[in-house]
Formats: sequence, C-alpha cells, structure tokens
Amino acid sequence: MGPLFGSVEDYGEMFQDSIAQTRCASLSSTNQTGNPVVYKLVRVAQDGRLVPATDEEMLEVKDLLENNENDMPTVPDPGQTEEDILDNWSPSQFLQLESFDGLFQSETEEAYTENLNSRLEFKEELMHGSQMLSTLPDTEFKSSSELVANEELVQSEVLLQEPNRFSSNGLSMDQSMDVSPFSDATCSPKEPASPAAASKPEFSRDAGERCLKNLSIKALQETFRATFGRETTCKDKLSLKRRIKMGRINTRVVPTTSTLTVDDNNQIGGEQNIYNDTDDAFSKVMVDEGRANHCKDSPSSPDCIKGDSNDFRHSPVEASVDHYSGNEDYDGEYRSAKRARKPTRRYIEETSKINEKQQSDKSPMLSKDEKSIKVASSGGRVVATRMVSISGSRIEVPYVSHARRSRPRENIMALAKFHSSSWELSNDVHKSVSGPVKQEMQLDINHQTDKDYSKPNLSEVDEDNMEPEDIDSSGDSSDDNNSNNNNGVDLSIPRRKHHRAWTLSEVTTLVEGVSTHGVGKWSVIKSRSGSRFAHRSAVDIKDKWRNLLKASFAQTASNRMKHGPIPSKILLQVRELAQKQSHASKARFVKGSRNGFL
DNA sequence: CTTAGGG
DNA sequence: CCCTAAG
Repeated sequence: MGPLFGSVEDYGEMFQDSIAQTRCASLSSTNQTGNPVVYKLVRVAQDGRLVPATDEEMLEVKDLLENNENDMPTVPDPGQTEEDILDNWSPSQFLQLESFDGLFQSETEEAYTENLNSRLEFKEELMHGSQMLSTLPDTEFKSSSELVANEELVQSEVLLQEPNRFSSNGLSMDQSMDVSPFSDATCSPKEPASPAAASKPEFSRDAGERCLKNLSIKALQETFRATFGRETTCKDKLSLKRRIKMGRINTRVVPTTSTLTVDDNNQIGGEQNIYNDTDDAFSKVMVDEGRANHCKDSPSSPDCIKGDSNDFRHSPVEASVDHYSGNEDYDGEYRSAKRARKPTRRYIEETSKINEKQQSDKSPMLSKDEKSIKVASSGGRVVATRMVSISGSRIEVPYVSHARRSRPRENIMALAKFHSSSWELSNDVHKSVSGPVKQEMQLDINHQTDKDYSKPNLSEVDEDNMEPEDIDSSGDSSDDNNSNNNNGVDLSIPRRKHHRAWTLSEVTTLVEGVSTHGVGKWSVIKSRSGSRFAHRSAVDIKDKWRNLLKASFAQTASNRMKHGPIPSKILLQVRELAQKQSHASKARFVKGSRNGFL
C-alpha cells in the first residue's frame, strides 16, 4: 500500500500560526475577509497515525494538485457559510475530506456508494464536530494568567469554517497533533509553544485509535453515540471508526468552549456525552444556563435551582467561561467574571439571548434565521426623545427602549382606572392580583374598548389634598395607556409604562422623610407620609433616593452644573443627609468593631 | 415582608 | 420602574 496523500488540516504549528494571524488582523482592526485554514500534507501510516510528509512526498503531491486543480475545493467566498460549502462541494471534494483519516483509501466505488447514503449524516457530524466545544482536561486550566493569553483561541473555530487551500511549505508537525491552548498570544507566528504545551490531553489520539481497532460493532456504535451524542445504525466498522475519529479530531481542534453551546440540542448532547463519564453535571449546567429562559418564572423548578446553585460556579465550565469573559470581543457573551455572587436568573436569561444573537452573527451556519436576527439586533437600539414633565416643567429626555418582556399588569392598571374609584385600590389590584383574575380582567377590558376613555375622576383619585404636581403627573400617567385614539394601536415609540414623574413635593417629602427617619427606612417613610406616596412603593422611594444621591453627587463633582429638574437646594439637602448617614454608618462601624474586639 | 442593588 | 437575592 503506497503512501496516500490527502488534504489534511494541520492541527499543529501552522494551525496556531493562522490563529496568530487572525489575531493580528483583528487586533489591527483590519477586517480581513476570510480566515485561512491551513492544510498540511501528511501520510497515513498503517496504524492510522498521521505522519508528516517528507519533502519528497510533498513534491509528488504538488504535481498531483496541479493536475487536479479543478477538483479541489475552491477558495470560498468570504460570505460563504460552511453549510454552503458542504452543500456545494462535489462528491469528489467530499472524498477528499474523507480521506483525512486515510481510511477511504481502501474504499471501492461500491463502498463509496454506500457512503453516499450517509453523506448527509457525515456532513452533520463534520459540522457538529467542528463546532463542538472541547474543554481541555482540567489539568490544563490551572493558571488563569496563562489562560488570558489564549482568549482569542475562541476564534479558532472560524478557521474551520472557511477552508482555504494553502500550499504546504514543509513546516514540521507535531506527531501528537496536539493543539495546546497555551500557544503564544503574540503575533509572531513562529513562536514556539510554551513547555506547557507538552502536556497531553487524557485521551491520546493514538491510543484512542488503537482502542477503536479492537472494538465490536456494538462498541463502536456506543462510541459513536458518545462522540456525537446520537445513535447510529451503521453496521460498517470501517465507516464507524472513520466517523468517530473524524469527530474526535474536529473536537480536539477547537480548544474552546461556550461560543456555540446553547443553540442546539445536538451540540449540547455532544458536549455532554463526550464528557459523560466525569462531567455530566457540568454539561447539565450548561444546558440549564443556556435555557434559562425556559424556566424564568418558576423559581422553584429544580432546573432553575440547579442553574442558580453556587456549585456550578466552581465547575469546569465556569473556569473556562470566565477566562474568556475579559475579552472585549466577547463581552456580553458571558457574564462578567467579576460578579461576586451568583448571577440573577434574569441576567442569565438576557445573557443567553445575547448569546444567541452573537452566535448567529458570528457563525452564520448556525442561524437558520439569520436575517431576522440581524434586523432585530441592528434595530435593537431606539434613539428618541420624549417629553417629560418634572416639577411642572416639560423637559426633553432621551428615551431608551429596554425592550422588556411585557408585563400583564399593565392591563390591570388600565382596567383599574376604569373600575376603581381610588388609586389605592388600583395599587392593591396592581400588587396582589392573581393569575386567573388577571385573565378575567383582560377579557373584561377588551369589552370596554368603546367605553369612556376619559381620565379617572380626579376628585375620586385622591382622597385628600392632592397637590398641583400630582395632577400633572396623573396626566402624565394617563397618557401612558393610550394617548392614541380609539384604535389603541400606538405606532409611535413605546413608552415606559407606569412612569410617573416625581413631583417636587414628593421629592421634598422624601428628603424630609430621610432626614427624620434616616436612610433605608423606606417603608417607614412611605407610611409616615400619608397619601403622598400613594402610588410609590418603598422600592420606588428607595430608587428615587438613589437617583437623588446620584444627582447631588453629579452636581458636586461639576459645580455649576446646569439647572437640572431638581432644585439644587434639594440636592444640597440630599447631600447633607447622605453625609450624615455615611458618618452615622461609620460611627456604627467603629462602635461595632470596638465591641467586637474588646 | 423589607432592604439593597443590578438592570 | 422592574426584578431578585438576602435578611
């Protein structure tokens, strides 16, 4: 059997070189159109190992390549997705792909025909494998400082997506074909990998292949399942072995995780199964994290609890994810590593959404619906202003659409306006209405659309002395519901619902309340202020105080600031109170520590 | 339920 | 203003 040559992706030095190139390019913000995949010639030894081609062999192949120019995979368009490539490649090109592991050499035309049946399957595996996120064994993730240098290896998967044909220029290749995550992060392509690179993953490729050799069909099928996360009915040992090896290679080549996990069942399955012996739990966590939005409103659901639980923060996933989070390119894709406590469910939810978007942006082949997502993401930010009345004067403020999920309560509020005779009631309904009632009320409101839309009777709205500002603010809130005619279809920019501008009197009472009751006694302040905070919750009050602090702070920092909506006199009071309270807490602290030590 | 803080 | 984690 003569030496067989195929286009083989070089997972060794050149691979890292191209990563380095990619890195340089991105650093210099020269957006190149394609990321090169480097092919390297190898000879497949009897036992299936890949042996670097000698110079002589290289020449031989060069001739072959020149003669077969047309059959070669062409350099894809920059915009071409891997799916495109895989779809459009001729059988002969796939044959070349399959010859990666050298097993195809023994296949006859007949075998090829048989293979054709599993072509699609194979294609899936190939893509699947190349996306599969392989976290290298724990031992290789010890020093985070080392890891920082390799954040951009995340991009390596891109290399697999756009194969370029490259002439091999005789670079030596590490026999083990390990790709170390510790390759140098600088732009010097020839920089040798650090000694740490010598550490090998647990599953040696060679060993793995030798194992494959002796496996029964059944065992092979099992291995297949473990590798790709799905069953196979294939009874062909050879083909099974080939596909398993292919999957493993692709898996190994992508020394990163996370970018592509949460989108697809199969991928998660693959991930999970690859590590199924030891890291089942952590795979599960990935699933949970990615799917957080599936359980957003059921805090007692076991899955949610699992996703929230602290132990996952120490899982391998956490380690590998965190180590990428510092990269600006991936900012927002992962939660910040700085976050001390567990992320909120909402955070996870939103993060996973961002994740989905970014994934589709970065790997087109994953997005079945790329177009719509792009539109959504580009239109995600709405720039507009709105008029707001504060302290009786209309001011224009920038409006930012938060694109929150809609809250059913809003209908309740609207309804409450029709039916309730007081804000207290509406507030109560607002807070305590139960699920079934909600529905009922929503239906109800639909029947009401022809009825009177006028503002609630102000005399009934507030029991006692309502201040002028309150009238103003109630007007503000009333046009929250529908300022737009009977259609109720508001095509303008959606407003933040439930927004009532804080009136000067409210702010004043708040400041007074803080001065008398201290900071933090929000519920007390609310209750002691009679009806003046009728429609403000303690949290609202607290938020307002926070804002006031901010405002007063800002005014201090840049003295002679423009006259904000809030009189500087009040802000001064806020500042004083803030100071007072900070002194108070300091005193408390000193006292406490003294007690503690003495 | 209240408070503190992030979103 | 909303949401949620901690007390």
